[in-house]
Amino acid sequence: MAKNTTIKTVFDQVLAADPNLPAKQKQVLAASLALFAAQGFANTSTKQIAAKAGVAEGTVYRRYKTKDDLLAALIKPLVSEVMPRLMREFASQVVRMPTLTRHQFLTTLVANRVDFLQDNWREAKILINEMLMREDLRQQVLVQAAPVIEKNLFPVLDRLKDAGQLRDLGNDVIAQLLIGTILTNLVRANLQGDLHQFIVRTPVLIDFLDRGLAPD
Amino acid sequence: MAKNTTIKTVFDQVLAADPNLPAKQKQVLAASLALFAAQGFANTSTKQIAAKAGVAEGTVYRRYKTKDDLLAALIKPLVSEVMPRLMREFASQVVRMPTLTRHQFLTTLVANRVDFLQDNWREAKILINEMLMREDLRQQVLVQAAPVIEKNLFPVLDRLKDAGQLRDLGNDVIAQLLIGTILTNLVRANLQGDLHQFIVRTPVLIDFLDRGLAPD
DNA sequence: AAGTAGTGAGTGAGTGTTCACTCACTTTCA
DNA sequence: TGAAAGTGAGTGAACACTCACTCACTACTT
Repeated sequence: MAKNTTIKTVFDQVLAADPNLPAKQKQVLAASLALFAAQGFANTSTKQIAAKAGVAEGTVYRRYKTKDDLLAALIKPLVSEVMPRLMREFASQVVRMPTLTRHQFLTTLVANRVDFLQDNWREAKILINEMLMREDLRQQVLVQAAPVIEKNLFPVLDRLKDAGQLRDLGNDVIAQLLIGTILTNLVRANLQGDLHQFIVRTPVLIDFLDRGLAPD
Repeated sequence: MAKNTTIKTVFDQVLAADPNLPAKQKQVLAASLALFAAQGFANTSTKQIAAKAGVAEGTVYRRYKTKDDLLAALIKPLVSEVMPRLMREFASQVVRMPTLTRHQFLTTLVANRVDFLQDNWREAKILINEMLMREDLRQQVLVQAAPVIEKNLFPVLDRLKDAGQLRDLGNDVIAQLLIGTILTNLVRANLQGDLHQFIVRTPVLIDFLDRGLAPD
């Protein structure tokens, strides 16, 4: 359970696997991710990016025509590579269990996702912020994220329903309730900076979901 | 239930009630709220604000030393005046009911807050965005919002607990679960721009909360 | 009542700075 | 040796913010 899969490390792996991208371009992307996560997209200048990447400002613009293009180039692999990989990790964990109870499922899900998001709160903020402000990015992310959830989470939900462990609600509704409950907890913990409370509270979360999703 | 209390109208009332603030300064605040809501704080220039307010750019800076000060001056009454007023509205609605069931409570809460947030999504985005990015603002908002929730929501929760309608969880935990479930639904609906699905889904939300919060 | 001084909101051209972005040029490497 | 990668001084636009000034209005003086 002590996973070291952070967005940053997985992102670095994805970059390293691309042979067509020169080293300095990878440094530009890595520096952008770090700076956007730390101070936000609008508050980061291309000069800062170049400095952090140890590269001239012109290098930033060789591959990406505008600063917006650079953001898009960051978010695309984040959604198309990083997120699916982490989702598959969870799915494979659950699939291995011979008999799956609702409680087992919830425990695995909450533990898995809470840890992950906790480690990647800064990067997740980029997504939240920019999705709120930019219609185009919002569409891009949603279109790419939807099939990932459908492929990895929905089959598990179906399996639970078949076993009589889950109420017969639409899979998208169940996903929303799960994600919402977990995400809210994370957001609250991060806004308050109150990590102790945060950890203590997870059994309560699981219990709440357990009751709310139990069949009649 | 067909409330016309939007943030904008309540905000205008609050401004109108302040006799010490000159008319043009009120125009500056109103224009800022509209522009920040439409395009975000970072993407709005003081020149745009002055133009929209029908005022010289210097006027913007007479009362507010920096653009950040202007944002703070906007958010302060939003949290200290507008939010409490809307909270009290809900509380008084519930208090009037002679016998309060969990289901009644949830129905009132969900209907009340869903309508309100739906009408004020654009303004709410300012808060979400800036709270994510700015530590100081985050603290300011949380410190002011907490007592409002404690005074208006917590007594109702206590009443429900006394009537054996609610599980014996911490009030803050219950509040988190309620707010989280409702907010997630709103966010999802707004991100997808899918209003029909959104309305159809509220009974499911109420049912989920009903089961999750029912005593043993 | 007429003149004078004081006050503070409002003005908008102006300031220095920073920004995203360009391009003529050099370096790297297949 | 040619093409791709990298460079960094340079550019115009846009930015947040300033300041010397006007003007309407009030209050005090004669």
